[in-house]
Amino acid sequence: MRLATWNVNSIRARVDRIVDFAVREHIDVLAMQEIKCKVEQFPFERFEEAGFHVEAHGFSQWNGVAIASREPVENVRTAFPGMPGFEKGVESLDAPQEARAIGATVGGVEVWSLYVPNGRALGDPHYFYKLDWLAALEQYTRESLIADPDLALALVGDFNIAPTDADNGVPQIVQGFSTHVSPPEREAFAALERAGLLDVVRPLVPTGFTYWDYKQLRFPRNEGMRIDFILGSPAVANAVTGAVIHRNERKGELPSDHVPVVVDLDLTGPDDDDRPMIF
DNA sequence: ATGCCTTCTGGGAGAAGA
Repeated sequence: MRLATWNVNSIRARVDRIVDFAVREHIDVLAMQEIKCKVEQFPFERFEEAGFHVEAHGFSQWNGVAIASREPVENVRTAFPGMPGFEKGVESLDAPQEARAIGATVGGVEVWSLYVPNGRALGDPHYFYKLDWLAALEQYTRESLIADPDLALALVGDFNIAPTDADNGVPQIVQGFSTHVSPPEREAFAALERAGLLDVVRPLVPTGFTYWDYKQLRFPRNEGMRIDFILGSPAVANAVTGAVIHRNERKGELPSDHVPVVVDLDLTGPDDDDRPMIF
């Protein structure tokens, strides 16, 4: 299975580019974030013409997530247990949940397309919402893997965290002043790893960014950030045979400000062949 | 410590993004 994640920054603005990529690169499962539309506005037919089924979740022009898959998916969910809500600038227990998560099982893998809240500014209500959202995600992950350590679980998407200094190439984003690099955000990411998830791309693609801001010549200067990840449980990590960050997708006409991240999974079993042991 | 771009919107200045 070739699994990809891509913050597309509006599905309607660049559906041709996205479908072309999925076909050209033989993607089997494409998790998308920031589709920026309601479900009824999603261009399903463009994906179906190319041989994909799509499950989409979106309420408005903000956020929105989807999973396109060549094979039908099962057990579609539009939130993970305990996922906090946010409305009108405040987080609260009874605020409606935003469209930031969609999960489905495909090819034996439980895949979640995730758009982690941005945080906006240190100390902003959105920043605490981000941390609470990540804590709930960690709890769901930990409990899922305690219940079934062999579960093939993949959390993929835009995590809006640069886990290490090497993942931040923007001079103006500095610890102490900026979201995405603060110790509590990095700790939240580390907690996901302690819960049993591995970044399955970094060992194969040790350097490189996944996002460059549109303005200030960020891309020509290569002042980007690595904030889009594919995190896998051991069952997923043990199946990884390759990974690519498609930097070229930031070029050309009407690019998203993020690029696709892709992994190849050989899910036929641990001792069916002599594939390299990466993890 | 931000918004030089880009997206969205009963509609056009404002909100959001990282």
